[in-house]
Amino acid sequence: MNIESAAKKLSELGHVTRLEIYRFLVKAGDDGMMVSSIQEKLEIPGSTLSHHISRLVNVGLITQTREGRILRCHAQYEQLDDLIDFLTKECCVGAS
Amino acid sequence: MNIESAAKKLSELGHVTRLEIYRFLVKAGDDGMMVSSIQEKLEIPGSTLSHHISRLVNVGLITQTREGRILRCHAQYEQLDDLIDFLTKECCVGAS
DNA sequence: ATTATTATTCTAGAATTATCGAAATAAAGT
DNA sequence: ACTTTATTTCGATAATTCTAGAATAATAAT
Repeated sequence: MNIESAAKKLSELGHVTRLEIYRFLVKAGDDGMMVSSIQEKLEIPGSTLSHHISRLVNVGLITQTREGRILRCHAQYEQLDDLIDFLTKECCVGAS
Repeated sequence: MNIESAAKKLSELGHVTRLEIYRFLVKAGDDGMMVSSIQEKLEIPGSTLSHHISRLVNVGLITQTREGRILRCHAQYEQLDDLIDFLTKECCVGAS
């Protein structure tokens, strides 16, 4: 993971609403959650929710799969793992 | 760590310049780095650098210690560990 | 075809953040 | 006291992001 990509992902997670969405999806496991279920939990306008979801999708932290009329969101765990690796790697290599 | 605090920290890390600063400090170990050394590496105006450093300080991700005229910056590793715990905990607890 | 449901895209105003020059502050040396 | 060095604070402008109402799109049911 390069630094630009890492910064983008961190930035998207760095908003309370989006972090809540992401946490819901991490807890939900592979089945993920319907957009409508997320909206029920957060109680925010659909357009606002959609905006935040699309930002998370754009940086690859979550994906969406359509099932008829409903859209299901899924956390992409690997992306988070890569991000954490990026943040922690080479810790203290330059220490005296 | 509560969600507001986690989101703030993630947001501050979600900027390329600040992430670079933070990565330098993680690599540097406990001795940290002087502000002037960071500036040498990044080649940005002092006022801009100071702005970014102070944001990282404000959320507790780094600290500063004065040694006469120079200021030394240090990564606060525990804060990062707490952040990572927050992001990964309860993974898949609601999975079917 | 019409309607209902689910969700996104468009648009715009409000709020926040980024950048950087200039001025100010802090500490040390002359 | 004055100068130099290291760094921050102030102030202004530019750019981005947030929020949410209105309009649109996609799918399914009647």
